[in-house]
Amino acid sequence: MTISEVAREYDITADTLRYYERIGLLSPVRRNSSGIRDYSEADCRTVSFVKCMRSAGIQIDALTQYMNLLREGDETRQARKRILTEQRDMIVQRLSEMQKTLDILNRKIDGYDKMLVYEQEIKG
Amino acid sequence: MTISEVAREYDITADTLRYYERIGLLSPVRRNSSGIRDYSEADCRTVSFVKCMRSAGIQIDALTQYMNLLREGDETRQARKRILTEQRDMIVQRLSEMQKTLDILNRKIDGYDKMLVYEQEIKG
DNA sequence: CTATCACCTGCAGTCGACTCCAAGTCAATT
DNA sequence: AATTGACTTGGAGTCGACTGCAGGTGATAG
Repeated sequence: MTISEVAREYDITADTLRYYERIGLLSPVRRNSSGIRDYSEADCRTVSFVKCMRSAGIQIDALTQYMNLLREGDETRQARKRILTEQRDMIVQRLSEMQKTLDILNRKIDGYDKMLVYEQEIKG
Repeated sequence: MTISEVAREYDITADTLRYYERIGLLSPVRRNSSGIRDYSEADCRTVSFVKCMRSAGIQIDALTQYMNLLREGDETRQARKRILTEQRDMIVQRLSEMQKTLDILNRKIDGYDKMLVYEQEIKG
């Protein structure tokens, strides 16, 4: 797959894909004879994973560390698991903060609804 | 309340509180005779609201717009409600993305657990 | 054979959200 | 009277994460 195909498929710009590769978040992608990137299935799975993690706000730095460990092989399993666990815990934490914010927003919106209905009533 | 008291209370730096005021997210705070900020109860409630919204990732820009409308008075209720509703919807969306990411992370972590247990077994 | 188009590189610029600093003021302590 | 410490301002710097060039290459279409 070319970079633009991957970009379209995963809704990431080609610039961002190149950027990810440059900073070592994605491994160097195989090139064809004229130097053009040719993404493998495995590359695509990594892109998809990275996109998913980034969409949840996981930092590039943490993902890069994880990817580096993956490349280093089996003896880094514990370390990798620790990174994932830390990130998972952060997500759980942020989910609960967001849930709290959501509740407050919903209450405020309800309040506006009531005010606006009342406004209509005294007008009509 | 002084800026440092508010900072301590809400776990925001004084720099950030001044920054918020400078960009118009917080209204200008009353000063004492020597020009030092004296936060009212209402100021603190606003700080607390802003902190809560920011912790859920709501953009400063949206919050500033909301605060500006609040200052403009009652005839902006509809507009304010619209902003809150938009932000609420974004949070709902991001909650579901994060939940998806969380599921994937949990599955991966489970996988690591099993691998690591198996490793122990063949070693022992 | 030249023009178009998608790709390439290196690097600078942008954006959101702070964060830090220098230099100054003021009230309270030593 | 001098020092300390918390505050003030304006403005510059940082950080994470892209994003946007300029200038070049290489395959394909007209």
